[in-house]
Amino acid sequence: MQLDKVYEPRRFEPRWAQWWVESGIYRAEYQPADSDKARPAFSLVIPPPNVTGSLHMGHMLEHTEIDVTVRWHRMRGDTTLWLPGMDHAGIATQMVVERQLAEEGLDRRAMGREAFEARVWKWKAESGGTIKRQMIQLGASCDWSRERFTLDPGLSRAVRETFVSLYEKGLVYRGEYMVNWCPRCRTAISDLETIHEETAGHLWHIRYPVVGKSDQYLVVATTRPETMLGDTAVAINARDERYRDLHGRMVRLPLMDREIPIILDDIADPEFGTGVVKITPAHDMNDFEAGKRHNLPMIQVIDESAKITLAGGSYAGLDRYEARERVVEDLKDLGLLDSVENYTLSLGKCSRCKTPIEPLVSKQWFVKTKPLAAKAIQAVDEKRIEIIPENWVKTWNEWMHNIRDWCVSRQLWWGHRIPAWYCDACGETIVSRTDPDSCSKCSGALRQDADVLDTWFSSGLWPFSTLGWPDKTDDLKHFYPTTLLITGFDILFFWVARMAMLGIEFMGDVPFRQVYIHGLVRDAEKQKMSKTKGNVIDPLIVTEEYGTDAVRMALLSGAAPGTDIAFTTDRIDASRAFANKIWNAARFILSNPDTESESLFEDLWIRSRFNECARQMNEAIQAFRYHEAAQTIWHFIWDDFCDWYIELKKIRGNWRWARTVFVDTLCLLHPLMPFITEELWHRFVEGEGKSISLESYPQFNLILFQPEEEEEMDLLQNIVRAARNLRAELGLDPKQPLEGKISIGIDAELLRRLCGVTFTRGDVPKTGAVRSTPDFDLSIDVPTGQIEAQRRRLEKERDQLMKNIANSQRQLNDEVFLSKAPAKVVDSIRAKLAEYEAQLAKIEASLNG
RNA sequence: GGGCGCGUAGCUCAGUUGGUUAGAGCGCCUGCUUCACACGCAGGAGGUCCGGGGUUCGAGUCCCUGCGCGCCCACCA
Repeated sequence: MQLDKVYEPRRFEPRWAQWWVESGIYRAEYQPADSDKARPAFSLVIPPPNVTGSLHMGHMLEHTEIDVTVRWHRMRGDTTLWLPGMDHAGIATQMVVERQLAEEGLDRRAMGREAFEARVWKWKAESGGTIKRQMIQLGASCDWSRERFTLDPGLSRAVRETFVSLYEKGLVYRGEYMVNWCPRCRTAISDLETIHEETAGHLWHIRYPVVGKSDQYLVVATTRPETMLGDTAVAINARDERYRDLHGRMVRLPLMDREIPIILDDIADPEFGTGVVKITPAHDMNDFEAGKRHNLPMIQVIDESAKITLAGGSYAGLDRYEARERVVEDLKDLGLLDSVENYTLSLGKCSRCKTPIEPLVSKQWFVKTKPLAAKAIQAVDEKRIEIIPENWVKTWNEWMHNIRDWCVSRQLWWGHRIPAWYCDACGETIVSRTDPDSCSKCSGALRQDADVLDTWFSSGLWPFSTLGWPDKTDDLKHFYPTTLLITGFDILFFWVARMAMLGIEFMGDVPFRQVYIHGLVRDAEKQKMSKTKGNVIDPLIVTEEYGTDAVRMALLSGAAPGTDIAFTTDRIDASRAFANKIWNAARFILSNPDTESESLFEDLWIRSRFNECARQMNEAIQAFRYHEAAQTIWHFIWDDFCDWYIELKKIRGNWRWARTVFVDTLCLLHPLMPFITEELWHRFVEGEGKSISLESYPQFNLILFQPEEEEEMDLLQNIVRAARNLRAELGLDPKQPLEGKISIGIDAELLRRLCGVTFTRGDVPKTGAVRSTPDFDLSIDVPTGQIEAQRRRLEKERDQLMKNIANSQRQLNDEVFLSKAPAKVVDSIRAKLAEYEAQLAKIEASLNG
């Protein structure tokens, strides 16, 4: 079949993408562990993308790195499982659907829980396939027969089992604590879901009159004056001399006309502001703690929608920010506003909707994390979980050691309903694996907890819930612990940490042996890609334009561990050119007859180079050094194979060898560029239903190493380069045949074909167009008028050599160096010096001649 | 307030345990429509490895410090 001159990925990629899925060749089939045919297992679960989302460049990088590794393992003969799936993504998905409803003028509360859930499922059915289609298109070689969704019945059972079991162990509890409340989402969120942003604000200084001491005030500073409505104390530091006489007194809370105590507490920092702090136990995390220490009453003055409650007196019903203005106005009128200064504060916001968090006390479910974290810390310490790059271990430990209990209940409707029931009659709480009919204590009617679990609770079970847990399945036996996890640092705590804790707790073993943390894909200006900045690159669009392989290669070539990737179209251009290069190499090889003859030195040479390339590829992929793998194969194909080997084959046939090496090279490249390699492989290899992805991956083989041929090729290349360089320098017509002399014996015909100079062996003239190297001298016959450029070049070279010689001599005269440096280094300098001197002599002879 | 990372050619970045002439891609310059490929071929220019100090026979690489930039964590009113 005739191949096009330019590689058109669109003509081939969709077909292979589809076939890889339909043929089911990536299904992980294992033999019983005790059978002769049992192979080592390699398993990896996908970081499940949001079911209603679509792929972005970060996914593509992640999936490419995973796919390279997975394909490599598969080709090495491991029983390989890449388990795909999606996450229901509680808040994110619910928000999307709520927004849709809003556009239709609907509200979830009005339509009711069941109808709303049905609506989300409908949306999931519509959009849920997007990611899967995209992944398939990008060549992800996962096992779709094992695809999972966090809300599947099986996974829901795992969630319930985990929750109940944690409850029974006392690791899950319900209680009234201060939580991060998002007034817009109307739900509690975890610490991790709040982001802190530097925000311009004010520090209001307010006078609190001291009871029984007319005209004396305590001035408190606050960034949130509206919370004073709920103040139940002011605090001063016991060491603070200024307020010593006020110990035990009361102040009158302005606006509310309430007497509150002056307490002594370290919460007040004498160095900060006036050294006096107002205490609002119901609306500040610190104050909440202080309130508990001093048994202060807790007055909730802000409600779940961030409006002032009835307890806020005349301010009731106002939004918290309206209330703030009013409070400040009123204080001003009363002459109780001491001063206002500008102040930037770190304001906690909801990571989803950016609404400022309202700390509220509410009844929520928590996971007691300290005991779980301890085991996870230990696992990393003992390298049962290996985190790569290693510097993330520090971050891991830092977070794990300071972990706080995890608020897992969410006031949402989309998610796993908390398996807890309350009996209104007797107050009993029942947490159960199965839905109870009535109260086990008083047979009263039960009411299930209205809340759902944090999305990350179910994701935290992913490595084993997807394999069938809590049942004892064969999949679990074969694939747990999973071998590797490849993910981004942004979900290290959200997800990786939770999996580690829950995996160890419930499986008794780590969920993964290695975690590779990949970098971030940034835009050409190194900015983070984000929808709000509008600099996101849609993988589907670029792959459509350049081909999936080219984009994969572009990503991989920048994927050095521990670094982010600046994604530029230049890089993809280069990768596309690379794909085209391979395509044309294949085209050319195929256009030549598949004849065999005696193997020549270049055949042995290319095998030797290939062998070295294979060694490096294996090492690089093993170590997650994807950029190195990309560079290695790139260099081998373009420079060694195309520029030298094919050029030599043009001169003297034996295309059988070329075919063999090329097909093996396709195997080497396949994990990185699956489409073009699959397509081309089928042009060389017979067999319906076969796939290059099931071939074995080339390994280093000492037998193929050919030092002599490598040396000979080195010499040939140097001669050819020297001659070409000379021609270019002399400004000669590249096509003009030339004559020359060379000091060593070498295949003259080969040289003539490669550089257009017919060399005869013999004495090389000292002057004229001469090139000298330690290994050979050569000259080209040219009219004397054309060698001025050559002379300037020689002078430059001479200067460089003299500098090198001086350097080497200085070192060799240095006794300390001689005594301390390894003999290897000293010898190499001696050898170099000899070379420099010999060359210098030649050059000077030319110049003086 | 803690922690992590970055600063190497015009641009984007490699550089594994310190070893002697620091690499790649893109861009740039010169010459080639050579019968696989102009998404190509050949040749070339371009770097005081952010500044300063130190360890060492030897530092882009290790240590300290300064400057610039980025990120993460944290309940400082």
